[in-house]
Amino acid sequence: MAEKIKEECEKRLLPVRDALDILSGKWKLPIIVALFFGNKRFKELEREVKGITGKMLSKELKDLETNQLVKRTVLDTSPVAVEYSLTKYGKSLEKLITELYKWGEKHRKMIIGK
Amino acid sequence: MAEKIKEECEKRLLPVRDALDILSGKWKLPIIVALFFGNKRFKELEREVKGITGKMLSKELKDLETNQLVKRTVLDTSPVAVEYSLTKYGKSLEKLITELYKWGEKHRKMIIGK
DNA sequence: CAGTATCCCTCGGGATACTG
DNA sequence: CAGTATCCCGAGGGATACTG
Repeated sequence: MAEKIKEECEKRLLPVRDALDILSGKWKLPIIVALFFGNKRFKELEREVKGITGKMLSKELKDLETNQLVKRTVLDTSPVAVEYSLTKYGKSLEKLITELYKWGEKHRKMIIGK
Repeated sequence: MAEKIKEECEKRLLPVRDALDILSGKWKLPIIVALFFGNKRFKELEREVKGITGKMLSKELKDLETNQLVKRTVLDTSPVAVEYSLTKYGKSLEKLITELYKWGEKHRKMIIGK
């Protein structure tokens, strides 16, 4: 029956690893959080996601687009404007992000409270 | 008022970054998930967290101990046995992990369903 | 068993300059 | 504005051998 537990454990680990793969890296979740506050242009994101470089932002947005979490829309203005928004699928991360936020806040308080 | 949104966004980002810092890397969450299935010895963890090396496991466990998510207990058997368990604080990650699991599962289904 | 010590190498990610 | 192209560095992490 130790075997049973081990199998259960491994089954449980798989989806967690899958999620981690998609959301890995320093910037993906912060970008997504920013987009929860509304659609944004490239430069806006660059300003609001503190510390990110243009190159990283560009690369991460591509990854997120590939995984269908983010949608890229080119507006036919002049000069060109590009708008990034969360897809419905991207928005399905809301609960996860809320939990991440809540836990991070708790942790912060604990550290400061020391 | 665009200012307001921007500030809100930045405030929201901080705790998320904090949480990400603690939980960063390839192995921390998988180790924690494994420990949710019960206290485990070093070798058990090494077997159950597929792909991890001894060195990484050792290092990550130390980090988790430092951040008070995991407790290390030396049992006075011979040869020595060491048991790792989640602290109450570590267990407070349960909801977050559940969301991660649920989302990962959904994502997996979507990919396969294509 | 429960680790530590070394060596090594990939790759995530930063800085800077440039383009349509 | 919305990116690309280069160059470069250090940390994260793997393989292997060794220790109390």
